[in-house]
Amino acid sequence: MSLYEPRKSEIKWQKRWEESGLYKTNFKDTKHQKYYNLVMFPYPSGDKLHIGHWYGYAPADSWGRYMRMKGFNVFEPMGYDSFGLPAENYAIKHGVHPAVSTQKNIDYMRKQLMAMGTMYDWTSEIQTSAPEYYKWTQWVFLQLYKKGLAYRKKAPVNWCPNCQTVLANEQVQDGTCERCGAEVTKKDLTQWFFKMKEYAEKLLNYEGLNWPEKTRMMQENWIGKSIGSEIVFDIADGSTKKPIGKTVTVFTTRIDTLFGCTYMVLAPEHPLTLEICTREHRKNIVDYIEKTKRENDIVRSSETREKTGVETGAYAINPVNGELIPVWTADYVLASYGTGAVMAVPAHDERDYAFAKKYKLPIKEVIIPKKGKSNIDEFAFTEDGVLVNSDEFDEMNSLEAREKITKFLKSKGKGKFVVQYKLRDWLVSRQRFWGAPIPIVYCDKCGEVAVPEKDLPVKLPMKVDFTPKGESPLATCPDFVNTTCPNCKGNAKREVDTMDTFFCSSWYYLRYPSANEKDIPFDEKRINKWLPVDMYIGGPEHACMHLIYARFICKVLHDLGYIDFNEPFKTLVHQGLITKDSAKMSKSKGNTVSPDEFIEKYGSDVFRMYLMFMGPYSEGGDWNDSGIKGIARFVDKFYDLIYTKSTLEDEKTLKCTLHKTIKKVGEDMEKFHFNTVVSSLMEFTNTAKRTGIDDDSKKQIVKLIAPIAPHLAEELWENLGGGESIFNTTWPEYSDKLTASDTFELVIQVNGKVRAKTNVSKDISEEEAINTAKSSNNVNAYLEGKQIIKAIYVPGRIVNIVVK
RNA sequence: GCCGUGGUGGCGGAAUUGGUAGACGCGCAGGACUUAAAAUCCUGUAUGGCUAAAACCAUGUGAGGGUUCGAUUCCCUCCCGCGGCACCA
Repeated sequence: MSLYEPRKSEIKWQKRWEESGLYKTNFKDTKHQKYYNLVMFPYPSGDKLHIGHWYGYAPADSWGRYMRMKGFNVFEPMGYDSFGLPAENYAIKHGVHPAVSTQKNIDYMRKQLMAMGTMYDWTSEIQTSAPEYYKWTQWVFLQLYKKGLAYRKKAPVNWCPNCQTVLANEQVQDGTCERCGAEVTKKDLTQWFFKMKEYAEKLLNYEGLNWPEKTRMMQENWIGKSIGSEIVFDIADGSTKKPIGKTVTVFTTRIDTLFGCTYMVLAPEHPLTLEICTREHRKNIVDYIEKTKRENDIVRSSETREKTGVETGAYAINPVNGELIPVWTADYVLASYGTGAVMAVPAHDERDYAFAKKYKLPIKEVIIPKKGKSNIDEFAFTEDGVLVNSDEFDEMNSLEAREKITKFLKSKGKGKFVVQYKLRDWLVSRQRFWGAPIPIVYCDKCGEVAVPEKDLPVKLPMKVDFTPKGESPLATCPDFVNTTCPNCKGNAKREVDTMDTFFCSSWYYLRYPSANEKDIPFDEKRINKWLPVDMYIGGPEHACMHLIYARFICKVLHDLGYIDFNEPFKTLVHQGLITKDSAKMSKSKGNTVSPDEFIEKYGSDVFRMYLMFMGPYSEGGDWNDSGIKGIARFVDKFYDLIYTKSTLEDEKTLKCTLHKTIKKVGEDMEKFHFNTVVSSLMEFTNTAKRTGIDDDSKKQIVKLIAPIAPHLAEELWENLGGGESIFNTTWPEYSDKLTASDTFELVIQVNGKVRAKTNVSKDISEEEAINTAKSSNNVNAYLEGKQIIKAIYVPGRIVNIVVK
């Protein structure tokens, strides 16, 4: 057996590919259709490439190679998301400057990526922490600023006490920091925001996108659209019960229950809470607001917690019937959603019901089920139904009543239809060092002034004490802070916060095709031709962070007229998770698998192929140390089959299997079912060992394995005298005639149970098939003494005889 | 609770539009080669029954029901795993 030497071959081909510039994209090529194949770029954290990187990148590269062989001009770039906490924390831990460690880590990571044998176009590499990149990140910021989509505001924001910085809503998961897992608290700070909320509706449109259902649902859930009404309540004085000239607006999706509203609740943070409360309740209210402030969101949003609240003493007037209802404050009402105030209808809302029971507030039934009965004494009835106790709206169903009541209030100026979203504006300021400075200065005379585009980049200074201290480290650097106003040339101070790194990565896919352009963020003509990204591959954990931000920024730049597409990623595929013993790999559990030792032993092709063999790509698989041996054996077998001389003994079987394999491999590649691609190639190899194989078939099958084992394929291709790189050849085509053989195995069932199998000609007629079936061995016994009711023939497959 | 997704041998997984369940691989068992081991090759491998061995028979895709000549696939009810959201009025 001729033994393949993977390491030797891999080094040889990687060198040749680089020297010949095989993977450098020709952007001016007009003969081939473009194909932008992109993977989510990594953080250079200083760790070695882990199995997740490999699983993300290697199969994605196989896809790119396949598309290249299918005749597309494939652009497959790579870069580094090099600003941000992973890089900064690494630097702090090792006591080096992030600029130094990041560069070192990138250089190391690049080497590792190259050793994977991927076809990245390294001439288009980007690093988000390089001034020539973040210059354009700042430019994008300025475009948003100029159009009023970036604003500065004091607001209660999420604060990670561990990372010592604020976080966007998307980066708080289950009340903890997305990066470090620490519990997030609230802080009142003046921060920069992007008006993402304005794009909520646009972000709900997925037209023309080929995205996983799951991801779309997660985003829709996150954006959280609900359609309802706003109602204006006049506030009445606690003792005189007369209007005091103030109003509270509430949002509800169930205006049909308005007649059942027996009290109102304001969020403790609501500005009117303190203002309207009566003297005897004031102390309670102040205490309650203070108590709320001390509690974090995890405690506050726990559903098992009993609801609490206090009376303000004031009343609200129900605009539909003039009823006076007490106004309470309670922390189960969120200040940040809707209007921060709700009308409480205990009979028809579970939360209000629990609260009303606890504080002995009245429960008034105004909706009854269409069928059956509700039991208001025991629990709330929350579904739609028919209105009762609602004056002229009685007997309407909920749907109709929502429309009618809103219109009625609208005519009195007391209400309107409204759409609410859970999505909030994107908080982009960070109190950390290792990020792109926000290009704004504050002038004593002119106030807030944008840095002119010609002065970009606002460079991140290097001589700074960058340890996190809760305020931006840049504030301690006078050379950076003190500047002159671009307007009046007077004294000014720079913004000292840096930008969320998710902002750096929200537009990077636009930069790749113009990575070498110095004077523009992107070559308009080129990106309008090369974008959107045709295939985007990465982990599902980015569904409600990076993938929302990237869509948002793309839509903004589209609306500002810079680009002519409004979605960044046409097709999205998530890689699954590779587990060990069915558990998530983690350093703390000590069940990680280090790729390096396996690559040393078996080579990167085998490693890649084993990852692809473990399961369907989007479902991942379970790693097994000895499983990879099967792939190594297969590679040896395959190499031997192609490398050694062979006599073709059974041409018919071989050709038929070959064409079936071409068909199957192509179909499965398109579905990202790489596991069955590998198994079909194994089946072919097993067959060809028996039948023998000719040189032409060898060439075809080597092409089929090329995307998933590129080095092996190049080696064999050269050996077969195939000429220039196999990746400049085209994908084989199959012939339908050859995929089918002349005979097939007819399965004979009696009452749906298999009783016999027999080989018959594929041209057999229905009658012949049924007759063959009836006269087959072992079938007779089941027909004897029975009455044949009918016989079903499925051409090419099966005969089922039904007897009684 | 809501949304999504999945449940198939000892293990990873395969199975077109409803048409032979368990492809391919791992592991395991037996054999060949070897002084021996590793590597490699060959044979077997869902479970149970009957066999000297096969043929053959029964059961079997989370559980129960339904539709159908025929269900891993379609429908209903339920259980469990995974991912996300979660007092959003």
